[in-house]
Amino acid sequence: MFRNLCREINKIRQFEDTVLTVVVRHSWKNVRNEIQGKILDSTYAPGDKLPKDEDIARDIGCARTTVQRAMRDLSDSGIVERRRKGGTIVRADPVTRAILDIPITRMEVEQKGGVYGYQLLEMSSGLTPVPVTANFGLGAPQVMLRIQALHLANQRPYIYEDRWVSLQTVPDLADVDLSKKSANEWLVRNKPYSRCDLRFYAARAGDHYSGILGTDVNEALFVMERTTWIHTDPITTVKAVTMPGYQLLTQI
Amino acid sequence: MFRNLCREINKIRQFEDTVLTVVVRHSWKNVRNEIQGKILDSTYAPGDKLPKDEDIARDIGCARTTVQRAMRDLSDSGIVERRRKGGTIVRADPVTRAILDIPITRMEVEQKGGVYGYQLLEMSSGLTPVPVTANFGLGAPQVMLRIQALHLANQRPYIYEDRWVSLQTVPDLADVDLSKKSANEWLVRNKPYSRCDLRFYAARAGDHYSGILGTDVNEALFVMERTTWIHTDPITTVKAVTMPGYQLLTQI
DNA sequence: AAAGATATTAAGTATGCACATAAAATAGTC
DNA sequence: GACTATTTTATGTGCATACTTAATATCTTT
Repeated sequence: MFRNLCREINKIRQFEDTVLTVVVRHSWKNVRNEIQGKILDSTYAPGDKLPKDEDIARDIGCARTTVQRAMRDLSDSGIVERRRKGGTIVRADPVTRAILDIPITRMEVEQKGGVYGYQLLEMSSGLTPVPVTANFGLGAPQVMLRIQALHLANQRPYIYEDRWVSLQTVPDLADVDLSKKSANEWLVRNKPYSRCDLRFYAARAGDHYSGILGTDVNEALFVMERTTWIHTDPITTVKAVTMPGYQLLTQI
Repeated sequence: MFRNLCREINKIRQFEDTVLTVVVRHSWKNVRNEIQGKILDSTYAPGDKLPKDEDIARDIGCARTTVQRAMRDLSDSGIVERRRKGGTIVRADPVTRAILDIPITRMEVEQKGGVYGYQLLEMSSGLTPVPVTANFGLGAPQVMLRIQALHLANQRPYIYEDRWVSLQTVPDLADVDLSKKSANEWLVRNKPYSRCDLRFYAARAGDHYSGILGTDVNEALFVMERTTWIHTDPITTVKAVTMPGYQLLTQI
């Protein structure tokens, strides 16, 4: 008869909490939602100046710290802009700000329920060509390791990657067997970066990519380029050419 | 002789501050850099558990709040993962997390030093086709306003946009003259959204887009789709088809 | 051993307070 | 008037403290 009592008590606690939150407590999330609501319903329009934190805090009846926390969240989202002494204004030229999470390709395939495969196509060493040198922002070409490989999903090509790695920055990679495991994976697990540039565009498959991926020559392919550094030392730059139909989505 | 004295004093203050910051004060940014440094130099490897905030605070000699602030920053960047009672661990499956800012097209063109132009191609009203209905996650097609327009940079096509707007959610748009100014601009300034989905992919120009943009039929074009809601009400969905060579970059 | 209740723990939040900082406004000087 | 110095001010930060929350670990009960 008294089973699940604890669970019931917890439910009651949660209920009390909700009531308390509504009536008494002021969480920064509530404050943020309240302010955001006033922006959404045009009480404050783009370009408008919001009252200063202190006043908002007094109106609501919470600490200024709490308003500050809410405001920082809105500021991080690109909804408002804050400047010392200048106050807080609703962004006049709103941007669509999105957070993109690009996972390791293997994880991406497996998360979709596919079987992941990896195939090393070619490994060589040589001077970086102009686009690669430019990606790194280097003054002159350097000798780097070039790795061309194919990621497979359910035995079919998924992403072709063309990578250059600086063995000067990452000497350990020379000892890794890259015929089984992707350099992507090793690097991302063993060499955290401090800076990362991303670049997205579309490219016609052409003779080269169509041959590798087995697509029509005129197919349009989505390409992601990623370049990473540790401090100012170049780590790697990859051009990832995806299969037709590939889409990059933002997390909701 | 005593000109710029204030400026000099400020320099001295700044110097003192630097010294103080190094010797005494512990800003959360310093704490974050210190921890991040230990992750970058593999003192803590992916999957490792970090000491609890309290201990780190004691070791460094700062308040726990400061460590908390630093940790939240690392957590926001996707470098560590934090769980109540579970502690802080270095992300085992690191993702490349990037922040994308997509500005209003006019701003983008002008920022590049180009002359912006806008051309309304067609306006009509009708039931949303399947892909549009799906983008909004609606159960059934709705009557919405369709706007096809061209953004120009230096008198040449830059982006072709095919937009559907729910006049039910945004009735005011009916009163706006869309022949001069883009719906994009009006909406973004007057109708903030509470949710936004983004989708990027590549598409072959084909007969339709090549005709509008004046490109080769086999050209690969970069496409951005954006759908916005206010709470659960659909606002608009746009397919923005860009000119060949268009690239989307992350802010550094 | 399995299920459920309880305790413990580490992160998360709220607050008051003092002070730092950068930017704007004002005052001062030549 | 143009430049510079000073003051003002709204946001930003650091700290101590107390409390909340969600997750895990441990203990009980059957």
